Amino acid sequence: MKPVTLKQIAETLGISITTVSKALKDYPDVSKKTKRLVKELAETLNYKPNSFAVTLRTKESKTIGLIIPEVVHHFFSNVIKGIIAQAEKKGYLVIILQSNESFDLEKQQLDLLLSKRVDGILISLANGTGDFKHLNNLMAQEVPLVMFDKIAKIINCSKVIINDRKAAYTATKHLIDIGCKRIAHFRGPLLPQNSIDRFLGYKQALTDNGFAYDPSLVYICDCSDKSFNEGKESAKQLLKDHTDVDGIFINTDLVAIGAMTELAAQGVNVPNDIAIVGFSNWFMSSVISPTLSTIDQPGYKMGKEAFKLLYKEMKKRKENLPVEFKTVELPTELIIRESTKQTSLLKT
Amino acid sequence: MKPVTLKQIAETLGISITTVSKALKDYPDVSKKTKRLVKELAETLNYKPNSFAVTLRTKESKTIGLIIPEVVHHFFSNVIKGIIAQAEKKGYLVIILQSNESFDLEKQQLDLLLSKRVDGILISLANGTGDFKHLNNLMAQEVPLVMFDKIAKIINCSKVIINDRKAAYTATKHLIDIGCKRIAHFRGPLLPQNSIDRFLGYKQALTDNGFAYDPSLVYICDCSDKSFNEGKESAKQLLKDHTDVDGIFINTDLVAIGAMTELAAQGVNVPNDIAIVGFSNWFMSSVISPTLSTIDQPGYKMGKEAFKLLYKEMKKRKENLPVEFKTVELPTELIIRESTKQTSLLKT
DNA sequence: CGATTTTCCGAAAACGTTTTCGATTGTGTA
DNA sequence: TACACAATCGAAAACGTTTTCGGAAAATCG
Repeated sequence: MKPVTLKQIAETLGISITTVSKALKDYPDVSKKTKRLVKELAETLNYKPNSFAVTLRTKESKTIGLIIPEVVHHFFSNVIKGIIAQAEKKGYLVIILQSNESFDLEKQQLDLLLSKRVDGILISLANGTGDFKHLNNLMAQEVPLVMFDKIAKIINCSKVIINDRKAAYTATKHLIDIGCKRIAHFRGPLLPQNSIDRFLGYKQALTDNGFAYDPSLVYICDCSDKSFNEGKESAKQLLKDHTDVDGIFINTDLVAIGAMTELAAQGVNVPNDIAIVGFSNWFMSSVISPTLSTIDQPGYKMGKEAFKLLYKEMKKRKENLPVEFKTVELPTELIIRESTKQTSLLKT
Repeated sequence: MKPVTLKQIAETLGISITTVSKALKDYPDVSKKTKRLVKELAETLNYKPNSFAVTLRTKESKTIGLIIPEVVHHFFSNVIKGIIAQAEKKGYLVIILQSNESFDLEKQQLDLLLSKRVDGILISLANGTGDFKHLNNLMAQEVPLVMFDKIAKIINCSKVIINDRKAAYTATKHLIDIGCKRIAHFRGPLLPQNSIDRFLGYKQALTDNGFAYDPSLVYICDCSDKSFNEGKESAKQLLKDHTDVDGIFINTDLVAIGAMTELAAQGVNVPNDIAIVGFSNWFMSSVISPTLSTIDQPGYKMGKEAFKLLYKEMKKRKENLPVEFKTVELPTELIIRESTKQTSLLKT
């Protein structure tokens, strides 16, 4: 039951391996007749070239690696889908590794991919990733690399991102526009740039519109598996700390949903008492009650775009052309739903 | 910037390639001293064996393929997570392909994996998969294969499943137990065994408990991307067709949530007017209002189990031992939430 | 000291391709 | 007839490993 090889075809046809190989790839220096013969036999024997031998020879594995913090995640699974779809179109396969937001795992997995000799790497950084030696290492080895969503600005490579700061600004501004006077923020962990940027956007929207920034209104959530519970906890704490908050911009939909659950439990009405805007536009945000206003983050498109960038880079490298790094910024969109549609008229 | 090879190490150390190779793998017939020398140099040079050369030689790619109908899916993404976690533990990488529920894509992707010479294949069938020639083909080539969740009973290979029929029975019985007298069913598409089994479980629970099975109470949903809307549509139709339905067992949580949305819009109270049980225990089922009773389907565990089975089979095949196929059935659990907790007392 | 064993090393084949380059045949032309 | 030229093929090297097998050197023993 061994797979059939060029050699076998060559022997049964009484010709050389070389000719068989060339016939299959339509080289001009083999006659029509032998081509036909070879192709027919290959077909009936169901010949498939041994991809490892091919790779060994050609140095192209037609495989890329993807390191992602978390697979079970509405946004990231959309990114994955986009990547696989685009990769398949170009004849590439993708190996997926999950870093679980762990820096150590991330480094280890990068090593793994390197030793598997993938043609390129797509990565979204773990929250825990603080230094970037491993990435610089990659760049030094000239491995095509593109980062998406959770990136390191410091690394010089192609990236695809959204403008977290601007999006957060828009979200916060929306709360201001509907009349909120005291707006809290549940932010993400300290490390990834995204949390920082969203926080900065929040802050700037405040100051740009004549509100004082009040650190006591900012709560930190890990945004891990337990996001939902963190949202509940933070909401609980917020209600203890403050009585005058009437709007919250929350780092992630899942946390927002946790918060809304707690608010509902305590008899606080969303949006009339407190209006809420989340971030990411998870599907469930459109089906809970009240439906959640949020920022739509185009995961599928981001995946596609990331692969496209990587593909271009791989091509350039193959042809030994100079590669220039590009950062593409995908547009986001504010989705207004019930959690910011106050049934009472706008407050003055 | 070419990767370093055994040859280079051998040359700079003035010894043979053979010895270097053996030193790195701790063969007994190389001296402590040379081993140390080689290992040190390999370390500083950051030597990584060329995995394609290794595979070509050893016939082991340490890579498996995974074909899954849909990546953006709570259950399936949990399965994926389970698979990669377990695979990584055993030193295997996994290539993920998405069939998009399409039979043709599924066949094509199977071919792709075969030509990539993966060591084994994990698959959950597309809804569109009607005949199984492609799978029989695999079996004939003795490629280790295990199917999970959406399987073909006819194919003789290892499987990991849940007992859809039993679970559906439990769900329906629960509706009966809380006093529902006329129970509808929103079933999945006609093809995958799961929908059929869930339907059969529903039917049997009915007849076992003295209810007549009424085909007009069964609605079909595709359970595709648009599941949510299908749920809404089916609910709308149901309300038109029947006025006496007081319970629905629904093939999937997402459809159930769509249905609940429509019911709420029409002023039908869940659970008091109509009680609902879903299937799968998507995360969002626990955060919507009312929270949805459902059957918990252990995705992560299923992924782990599937890989374990595959691993065993790959091992046996490698050692040329006979492989026996196993079907492991994972337990499910009925999760009772608000959608079946009637605030009025049990009906008589 | 010779014989035997142990220790250490390397040559070479093999895995299945791709590709270069030269060889052979046949055809047409001067 | 001699020559150029096109058409068709194949030998061989190379990609980077692993592993078998035999040989040389060193150590042990009688």
